[in-house]
Amino acid sequence: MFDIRLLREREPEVRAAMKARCVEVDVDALMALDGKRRSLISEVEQLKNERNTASRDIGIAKKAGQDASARQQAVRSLGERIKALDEEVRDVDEALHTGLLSIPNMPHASVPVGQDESANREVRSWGEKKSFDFDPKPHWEIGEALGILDFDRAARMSGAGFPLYRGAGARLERALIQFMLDMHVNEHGYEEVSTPFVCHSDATRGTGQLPKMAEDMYYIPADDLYLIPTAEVPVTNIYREEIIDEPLPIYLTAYSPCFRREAGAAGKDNRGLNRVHQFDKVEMVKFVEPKTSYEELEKLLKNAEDVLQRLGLMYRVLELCTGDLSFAAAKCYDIELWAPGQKAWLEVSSCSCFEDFQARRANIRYRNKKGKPVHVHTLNGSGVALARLVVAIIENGQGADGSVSLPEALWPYMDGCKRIERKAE
RNA sequence: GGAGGGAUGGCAGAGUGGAUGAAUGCACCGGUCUUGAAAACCGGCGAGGCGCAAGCCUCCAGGGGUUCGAAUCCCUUUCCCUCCGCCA
Repeated sequence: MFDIRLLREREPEVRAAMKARCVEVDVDALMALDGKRRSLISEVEQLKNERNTASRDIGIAKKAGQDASARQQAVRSLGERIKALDEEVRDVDEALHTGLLSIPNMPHASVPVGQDESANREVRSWGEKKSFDFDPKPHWEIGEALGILDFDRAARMSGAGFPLYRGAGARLERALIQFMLDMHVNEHGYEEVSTPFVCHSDATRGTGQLPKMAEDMYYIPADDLYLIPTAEVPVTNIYREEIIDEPLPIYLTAYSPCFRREAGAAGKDNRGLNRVHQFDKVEMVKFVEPKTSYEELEKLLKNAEDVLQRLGLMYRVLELCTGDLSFAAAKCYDIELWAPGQKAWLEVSSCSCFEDFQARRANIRYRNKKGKPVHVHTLNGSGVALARLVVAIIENGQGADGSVSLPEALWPYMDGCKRIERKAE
């Protein structure tokens, strides 16, 4: 959540930041609400103070056996005024809160300014585009021919965008999850968690998906539950409404399926596994002290890159510009894999620092050296997202005969299988 | 799903209409003592908001009500526990 104090104390900066993000924010209206809220509170608190004092006196008088009915009568009308004012405060509070919830985070000073993805800055790339002595095919052709992907049958039961993996395809999915979790736990120092895959709206608001992304989530009205669009939601909300008493930083990693309606994205880059309503992902989440959050972001990014390097897949790292930054992020790197069969880059990871934006919404704090409760900084990154990772493995590993060679790092996770080939007829 | 019982500070646990975040114990922090530690003793110790400040206001699971006044009485929601039923 946006901090109202930023607005009070650094109004010009806030206006500039929102302009850089290409977001319209009615700063004047919010400032007016803030002022009104404060003056109402002063007024009602003074009345409450009067009532408390009067009630105390009545109690003392009654104990002494005196009649206090006249004074009780007088205080009653005070109570009515308080009630009316309290309601007014609540209304203003709610309006202010709603307004603040809809303001995106302030971008970090290092974030390049720009309107859209064309202004994103390439930070580095790793590996080389693989060359083929034949015309490489897209994964949906290879996968269907191998019998490891079955889009038609999946669509019959669930509609388009829900993949069905079979045989070595299903095994590859499971192997990748295990491989990535093992790396993060054994080499990168994360604790593995396994979470609920549905969350209440308040949890979803905590990480910033609600209210803005409501249309992009699957919702179960009977139980007021959302299917998680990313493990970021349940994992970050583990410490919701808490003052964390464990030492920071805390590193958590989790596997989860992710559900996304992708409303408005129909027909766009959505062939095969490129953009699906359900995919698997291994996520990394950090809770850190504010002063360390940007070092932690770089480490997080490296952890995600490690996965891709181990798999020998060519990728590039982009630093998102102000206009392309997601709602809650202050800074964000995307990692894109090269998919030679489509001659396209596919986003498989997004590593973000939220500073205290999510922590403020979800009310996650720790005690600083002076013992005062302070909001933590939260970060998260995909480490990494499946479906598209599978796309890159298939398209990069394809041979002229339609088989797919697997990266060596996966062999132990595939029972020694090094290559997926057409089943003997 | 049915019946009953609960929810108080970091934890345990008093408090059932009248000053006050709220007895007590544990934990924690500071001090005395000690070569050092422990023990003992002394002191401190919840969160949020408004205010330049002094200070004031709010919070005893959430919401609503009764009252001059609610942790305490009433209604309601959520969660937990016990028993019964069902079940991977």
